[in-house]
Amino acid sequence: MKLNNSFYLRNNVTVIARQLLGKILVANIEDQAVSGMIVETEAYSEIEKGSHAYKGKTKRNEVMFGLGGVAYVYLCYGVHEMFNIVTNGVNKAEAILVRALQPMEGIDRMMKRRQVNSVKKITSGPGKLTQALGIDRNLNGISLTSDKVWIEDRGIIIKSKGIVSTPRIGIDYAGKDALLPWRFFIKGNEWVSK
DNA sequence: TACGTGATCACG
DNA sequence: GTGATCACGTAA
Repeated sequence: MKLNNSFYLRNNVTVIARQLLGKILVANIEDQAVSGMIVETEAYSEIEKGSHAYKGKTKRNEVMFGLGGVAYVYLCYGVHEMFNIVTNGVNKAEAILVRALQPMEGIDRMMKRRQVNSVKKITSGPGKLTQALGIDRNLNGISLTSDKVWIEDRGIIIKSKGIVSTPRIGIDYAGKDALLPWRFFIKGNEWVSK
């Protein structure tokens, strides 16, 4: 079943980032739903330097400062769309970057969008999965209870022992906050980014 | 290991 | 207005 706002509005971004593992991200952008199981996430909060929200509200990050339960989508390195899930209440700027999925429905469609012939390459990274799902900045701020993008609980349980946490990727500029173990992934899953 | 790519932000 | 920087992916 589709997760509702009470899941996203809680005040603990790292707990939510762990709980998202094993949930199903579904996108229905061009009249065909495609989906994948979330296997890798990263938590970001305004209290640490790794986050876009650290220096306060700007045009780009303003949805992080709004109510949780919406998407934060931005362009990275001029090329890649990044999909994040905003959590917590108004003016508690937190978000979770979805870094990798295990493909479920619509694999043909996702391979076509990605223009690759290996299923391993379609959603095994944050820029890849948005391309596979058809997600871009037009969806910035969209509700995750909408009929375009949402997250489902299909009863898959990931035990605490099956979760690995490490420092986050690509945020060396954050100084000691780059060491926070706020990246989470399903141990041994083949689609975790490298 | 290098670099494309363009929005964004902190300057002025 | 301008320039440095960037929550990546790919080829090499």
